Amino acid sequence: MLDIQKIRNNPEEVKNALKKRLYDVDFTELLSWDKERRSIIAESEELKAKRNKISAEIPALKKQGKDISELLADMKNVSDTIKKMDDQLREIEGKINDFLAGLPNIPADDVVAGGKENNQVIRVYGEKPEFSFETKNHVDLVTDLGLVDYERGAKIGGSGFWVYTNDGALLEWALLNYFIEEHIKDGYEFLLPPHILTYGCGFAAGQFPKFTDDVFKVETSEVNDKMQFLLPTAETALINYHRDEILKEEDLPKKYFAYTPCYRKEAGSYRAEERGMIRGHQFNKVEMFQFTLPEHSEEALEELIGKAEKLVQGLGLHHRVSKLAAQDCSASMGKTYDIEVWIPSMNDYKEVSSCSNAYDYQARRGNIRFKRKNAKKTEFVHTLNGSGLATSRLLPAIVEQNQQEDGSVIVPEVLRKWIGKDVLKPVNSK
RNA sequence: GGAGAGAUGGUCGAGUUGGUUUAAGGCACCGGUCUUGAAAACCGGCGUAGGCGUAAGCCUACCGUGAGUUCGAAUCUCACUCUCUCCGCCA
Repeated sequence: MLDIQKIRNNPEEVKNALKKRLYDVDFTELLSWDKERRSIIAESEELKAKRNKISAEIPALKKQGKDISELLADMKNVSDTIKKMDDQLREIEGKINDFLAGLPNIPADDVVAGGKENNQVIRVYGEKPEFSFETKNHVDLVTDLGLVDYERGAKIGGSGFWVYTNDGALLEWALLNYFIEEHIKDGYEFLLPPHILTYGCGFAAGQFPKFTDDVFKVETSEVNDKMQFLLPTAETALINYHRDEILKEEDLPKKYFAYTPCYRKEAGSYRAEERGMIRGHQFNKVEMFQFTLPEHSEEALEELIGKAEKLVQGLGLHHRVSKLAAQDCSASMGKTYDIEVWIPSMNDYKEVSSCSNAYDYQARRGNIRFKRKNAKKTEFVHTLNGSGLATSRLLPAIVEQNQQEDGSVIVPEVLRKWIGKDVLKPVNSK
């Protein structure tokens, strides 16, 4: 949510900033509603003050035995007028809120305009591995190694699901353990939130009302604002952890991480080249989240992306880090870095982490504030989130980048203590 | 699923025959006096949001949420949400 006062005072500035997202917006209607809203408030509050004053005098008049029937009839009219004005006010505030709720965040100054094509690669780690033999893609590798069962996954969950089996399950779980261990070391608090969330969580995160069709709804209520859904990312839960709270300055920053599966419909996004685990309806992710003071959110974003990079580096995977162009950032975010790992068979890099600064955009939607010591006013916190990391593309990257001529795969060293093996060998012969 | 109890400002808690309670009071917290320092004591401050105003300030709303009755609602009516206790069922 953007600040209505900022739009009121600098409409052109906000308009221009949003153009970076290729988003052309007209504030004339909004500003006229805003003006009307304030005039209604002024008028209705004046009447309310009158009502309060006279209502307080009525007991005394009654005691004196005066005839107040005319006064009461008069006040009845005043009350009716107030009611009408408050209805008008509610309607216009509804329009204002709907308009504001539909606007995306303002991109940071150093974020370039345009879409994906303008993303800038800012760091590259390692090199594309060279193979002197015929390589396999990850679907064949994990099948041959007995790590994943796609057919039975589809049988029991439908298209877009798979089952991690044996060493595959251990490998998946080892990744999660590795991430958890690192975040604990860095002093982040570990949370395991519910996987089913209320509509309000989706709104505060900035995913609703626009993207209600992208999540799996749970059949609890037909009413939209009571709707519950399976979380598409733990971010949706974590942003709401402190919803409607006023935090103390000295408690910030708050640093959390959570493990949850992520459930996404991904309707219509299936592409033939994205076979295997690249895009499923359910994947595992550890999510980092911070609530910070406004003046510290820039450095917090660097901390998050630094932590995520360190995790990928620990696995020894070739990857690159990009700063996203305005249009490629999700609506709530003002600045986003992506980490993509190299998937040899696809000849492409695939996202394993996305770290973003929402500035005060989500905090406004979730009403998450803080108060400085000795300050009168509250301020909105800044919120940041980052995957640390999502596993579904790591496993393909690991098996493809670490494959050997005999079809075996070398286990990254940091994971070995949980798997008990240095090398995974084919178990299924074709 | 059944029965009962409850929801008031950071916390505890008064207020429920509707109108001098404009949400009392205690605790916690902050500032000050006193003290070598601390404690105690005393004094003062101490919710959120919105509107008007250059400002001091004035006004309005909020007692779980939403509607209703009334000149006037924390207080009365209805619906809903959540929490707690007990019973039943269940992986």
